[in-house]
Amino acid sequence: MDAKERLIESARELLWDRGYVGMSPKAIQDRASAGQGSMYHHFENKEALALTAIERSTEELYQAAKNDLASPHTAIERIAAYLKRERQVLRGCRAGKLTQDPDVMANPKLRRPLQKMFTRLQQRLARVLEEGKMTGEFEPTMGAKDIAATVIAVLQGAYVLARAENSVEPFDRAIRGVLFLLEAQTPPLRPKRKGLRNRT
Amino acid sequence: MDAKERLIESARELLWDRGYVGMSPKAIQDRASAGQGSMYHHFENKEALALTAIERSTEELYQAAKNDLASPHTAIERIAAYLKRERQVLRGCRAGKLTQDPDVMANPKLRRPLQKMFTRLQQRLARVLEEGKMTGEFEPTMGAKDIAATVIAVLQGAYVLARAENSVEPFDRAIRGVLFLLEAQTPPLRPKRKGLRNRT
DNA sequence: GTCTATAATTCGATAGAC
DNA sequence: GTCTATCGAATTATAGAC
Repeated sequence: MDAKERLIESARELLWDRGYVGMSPKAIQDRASAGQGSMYHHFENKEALALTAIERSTEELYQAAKNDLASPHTAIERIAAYLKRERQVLRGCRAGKLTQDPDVMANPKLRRPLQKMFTRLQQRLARVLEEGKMTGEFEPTMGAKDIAATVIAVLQGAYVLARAENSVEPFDRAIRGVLFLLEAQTPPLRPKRKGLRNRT
Repeated sequence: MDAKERLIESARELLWDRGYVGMSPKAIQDRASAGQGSMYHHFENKEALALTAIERSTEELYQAAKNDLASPHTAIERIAAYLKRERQVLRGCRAGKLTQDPDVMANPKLRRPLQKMFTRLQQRLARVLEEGKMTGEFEPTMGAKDIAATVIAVLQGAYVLARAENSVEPFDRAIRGVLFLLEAQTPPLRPKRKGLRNRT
C-alpha cells in the first residue's frame, strides 16, 4: 500500500473515531507513517484529503446496504438482513457521525457525499417497501417513504443509544423493536406470499 | 445574569453547535463576554464547565420528555405528543450529538449524565407502553423495552437524516412512519378504550 | 515523492496585579 | 471577581533541500 493510500485509510479511521474537528493532519500522518511533505504532496490540504476519505466511506456503506437489500428474499427478510448485519456498534456509523460534525456540515463540499448517501439509501429502501406492499407483506396504506426514513433513523439512533450507555444492548433492542412493528404489519390471516416477487 | 451563569449558557450553546472537541475556552469566553480570569475563577477547567453545562441540558431534556409523556391522554397520544413536540431539528439533539463526541465518550465524568438521561428516558417510555398494553392499545406480545428503544432511536436518527439532507422533511417522515407503525398495533376491531387509564 | 525547517495562530491553562 | 501577561504544546500549513 503506497503512501497516498495509507493517508486515505488513516483519514477514514480518524474521521470515524474523532470526526473532522477532532482530526489533525499530524495524527493522520502518524497513523499513516507518512511525513508532512508526503501528505501535502498528495493532497492540497486537510479538507481535500477528508473529502476523498468521506466519498470512499459513503460509497462503501451504500454498496453494502444495496447488497443486503437485494438478496433474493421477501421484503421483510431483506430489511431484516440490512438491520441485523454485523456492525461495530460502539464505534458508531462512519457516515452518521459526520452529520453531527460542525465543520463537515458547514462545508458544502464535505456534506454533499453524506447527503447523497442518505438520500439514495432512503430511495432504495422505499422501493423494497413498495415491493412488500405488492406482495401483501405490508398494509397498502403504508407510506413507503415514511417507513424508509423510520427504518434508517432507527439504525442511526440505535448507535446513539449504544454509545450513550456504552453497550450494544439498547442497539439490539431498538432493532428488535422496529422489526416487531414491521412484522406486525402482516396480519396472520393474510399469509405472506413468498416467491410472489419472482412472478413474470 | 452574572458571569458564571453566562459562562454556563455559553458552554451549553457551544456544546450544542460544536461539541466538546470543537469548543475552545476562548470561544466560551467571547460568547459569554467574560475574560479568561473570570472563567478560570468559576471553573477549574474546560472539563468542569462542560460537565455543569451537560448536566443542566440532560436534566432539562428529561423533564421536557417526562412532561410530554405524563399528559392526561392515551399511551399513543402521549408518545405522539413527545415525538411531535416542536424542536430545532437542524441543530440536532443537545444530548444525542454529544454521544458522537470522542472526548466526551472517552471521559466517564462527561458521559455519565448522558447515560443517565437516555436510560431514564427509555424506562419512562417503556412504562407508558406497558400502560398502552393494559388498555388494549398495543399487542400483549409487544416488548415494551424494545419499542421504547426503537421510539427514542427514531427520534435520534431523525435528527441525523435531517442534518444529512439539510432539511426537516426526512425528520418528519421518520416520525410519521413510526407513529403509523405504532397506531397499526391497535386493530380496528379491538377499539381503543380511552379513559380506561383513569379507572379506580 | 519525501524530508526537515520554519512559522503564524490557536489551545488550554497559570500567575500575579488590581 | 476580573484583568492582562505569559507559556508550552498543538494546529495547519509553507518553503526548500534531497
